[in-house]
Amino acid sequence: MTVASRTPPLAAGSVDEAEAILRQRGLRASSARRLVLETLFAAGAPLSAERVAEGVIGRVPRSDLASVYRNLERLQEVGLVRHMHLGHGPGLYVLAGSAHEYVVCESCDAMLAVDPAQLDGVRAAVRERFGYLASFGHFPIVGLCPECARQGEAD
Amino acid sequence: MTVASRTPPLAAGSVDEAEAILRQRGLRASSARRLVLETLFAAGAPLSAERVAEGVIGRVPRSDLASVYRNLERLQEVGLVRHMHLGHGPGLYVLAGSAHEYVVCESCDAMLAVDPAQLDGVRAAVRERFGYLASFGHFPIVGLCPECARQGEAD
DNA sequence: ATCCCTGCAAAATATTTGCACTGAT
DNA sequence: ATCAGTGCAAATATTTTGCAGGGAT
Repeated sequence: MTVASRTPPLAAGSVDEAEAILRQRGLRASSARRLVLETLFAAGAPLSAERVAEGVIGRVPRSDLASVYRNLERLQEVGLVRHMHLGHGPGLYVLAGSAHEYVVCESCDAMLAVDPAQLDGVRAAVRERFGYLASFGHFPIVGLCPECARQGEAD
Repeated sequence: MTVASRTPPLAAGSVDEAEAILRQRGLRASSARRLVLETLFAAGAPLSAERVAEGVIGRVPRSDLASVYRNLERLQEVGLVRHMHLGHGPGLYVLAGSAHEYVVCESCDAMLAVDPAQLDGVRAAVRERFGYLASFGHFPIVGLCPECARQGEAD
């Protein structure tokens, strides 16, 4: 349980669809839970628990952080949500429907959210050498972006 | 400053060598600092700040955690030390002389500490597609190890 | 009516900072 | 003598847990 979650991703197309899935599992569709889902759907990008608690822009009722964490945890167990670490700072949560993987620059923090297919070549190289089936959705690929690499050559 | 350190690595072969480098930069070779270096040299593997504070086995004087963090920070600025995140939990610190990069299994946590050269093929694949010069010393490559992947096939 | 989930408070974990004193140079 | 570094305490950041009451089923 140290590195990532092992729950298979479960892509939901809407908040209602997500709630139907929750009910199927005997979980409840509470308003706090719905707010978390609405915020994640509205953002469409990784958010910290703190930002999730702030809710959708224009939405007033900032929800309790502890409940947000508990909900994010449940949603991860179900497979509707996953989280990642793109650098230091708080973990970031996204809907599991977002299959993006990440490449970030260690110098300027430039970040690429790429389609999994674009990393198939990289995955093949990892698989060939180590037999591992790699994914870069939890920890990104870290490196120097082309611009920073060029600057680094001037040493 | 979000992802990793930009300080070029500076490999020292011994505590004395490391201290000579520190003095060259006007930094001091205090006993607390020496204990940090001795512990990292003795371990030869990534350690949490907590474990560094406990010191070399058999060594009694457990040092102050705040000072350990401050020393690890200074040593990173100089380039003698770097840190990484192999999963959740505290950051892990190693001597910069250890060039190992990491591949970990997200299911069983099996970890491979590999020689940078072994990842050149992977790096080439990243470079070809994105132009990034990747390294896996700060965040590991995460994936399913061969055994866990085989089990996963049975679905 | 059941019991999952909530909000609030407090704890736990990881790391950083302030401050007066000490020790390396 | 100077000033970087120390130990201790307190603050900060992130996440987790306990508990009593409330809402979804």
